[in-house]
Amino acid sequence: MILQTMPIKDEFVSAKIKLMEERCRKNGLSLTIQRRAILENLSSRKDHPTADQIYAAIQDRVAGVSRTTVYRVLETFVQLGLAQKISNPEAKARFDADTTRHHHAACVSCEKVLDIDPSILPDIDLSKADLKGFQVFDCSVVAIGLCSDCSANGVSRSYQIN
Amino acid sequence: MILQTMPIKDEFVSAKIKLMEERCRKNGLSLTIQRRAILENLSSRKDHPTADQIYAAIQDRVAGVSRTTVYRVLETFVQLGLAQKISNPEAKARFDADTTRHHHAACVSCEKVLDIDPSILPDIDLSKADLKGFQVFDCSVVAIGLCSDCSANGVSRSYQIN
DNA sequence: GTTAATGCAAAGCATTTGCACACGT
DNA sequence: ACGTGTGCAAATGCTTTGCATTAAC
Repeated sequence: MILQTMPIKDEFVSAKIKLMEERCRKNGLSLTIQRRAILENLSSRKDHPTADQIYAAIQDRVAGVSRTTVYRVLETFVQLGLAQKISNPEAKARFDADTTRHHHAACVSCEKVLDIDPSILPDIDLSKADLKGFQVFDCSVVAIGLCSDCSANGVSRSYQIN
Repeated sequence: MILQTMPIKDEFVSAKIKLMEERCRKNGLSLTIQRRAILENLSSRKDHPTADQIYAAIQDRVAGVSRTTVYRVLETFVQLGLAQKISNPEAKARFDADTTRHHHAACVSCEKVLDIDPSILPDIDLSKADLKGFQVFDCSVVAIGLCSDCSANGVSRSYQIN
C-alpha cells in the first residue's frame, strides 16, 4: 500500500479554502473538487500565475480537468473576492489570491511578476483625490523593468529612455 | 473642387512628429506615411487607444493600411521611446503617446482608461526602495473602478469587496 | 430531482509571422 | 540600387461560448 505524503497546507491556504466554502454556500454555488484544487494551487504560490499555468499545475491532481474550467473558476473567484486579476503589461491575465492592496513589479524580459513590499511605497490615498466622479475600487502600482535574474544574465533595456 | 478643412495640429502633436523624424533618421528608419499617420493619431487623442482603434481611425487617411502595420509601427514607437504600452486589466495592449510618468484609471464596465492628474498622487520614489535587484524603468499607478458615466448609468460593482 | 458545473469542440479576438512586392533614401 | 517597410494571408496564443453530460445539493 502506497502512503502519499500529504503536504501541510499553510494558514493562508486553509483560510482561503474556508472563505471559499463560506462564500460559495452564501451564493448557492457548488463546492467542486476543481474549485478546491484551483484555489489551493493559486493561494499556495507567489508567482501570480496565468490561467494556463494553474491548469498545468493541477492536471495530476484533478485528472481530466479542462482549461475552460480553470478560466471559469478563476473568473468566479474574482467575482467572489477570493482572487484578483492583476494589471500587467502583457496581454495575458494573471491572478493573485492575495486580494489586499499591494504592488507588483513586472520584468520586461522574462515576464515574471513579483510582489513589491508595500512598506517601501508611500500610501496611496485616493479618497481625497478629485477623480471627476471615478469610483476607485482598488489601485496598485505596477513597476516595469528588469528582474535581478535577467540583469545578471546580461539582458539590458532594449528601448529608448525618454 | 472640394476644400478639406485641415485641422490645426497642436504643439504636442507636431513636437512628437518632429521627434519621430529625428529618431527615425538617427536609427536609419524610413519616414513612411503610415508612421506619420499613426503617430499623429495616437498623439492627438487622450483615450489610450488599442492598436485596433488606431487602425480604424486612420483608414480614411491612409487607404489600404493594414492592421499588421499598425501593430508593427506601434511596437517601433515603443522601442524609440515615442510611445508607451500601458498596464491595464484587460487582455489588450493600449498605447499612450505621453511617455512621462503618469497614472491611469481603468473602468471595469466600459473599459475606458483615463489619465489621473499626477498632482493628486504622492511621488512614488522607488530609488531608495529595496527591490532585491529589480531595475525599475518606469512605474505607474493603475486604479480600477467605475467611471462617472457608468456610475451615472446605474452600473455598480459586480464583485465582492474584500 | 433540480440546478449548477464541467468537458469538449469550436469560435472569437488580439497579435505575430513569413513572404512577395513597394517604397524611402 | 539597396535596405527597410508594408500588405496579405495564415498561424498562433489567450480566452469565451454553446451544448450535452455529469456532479453537487
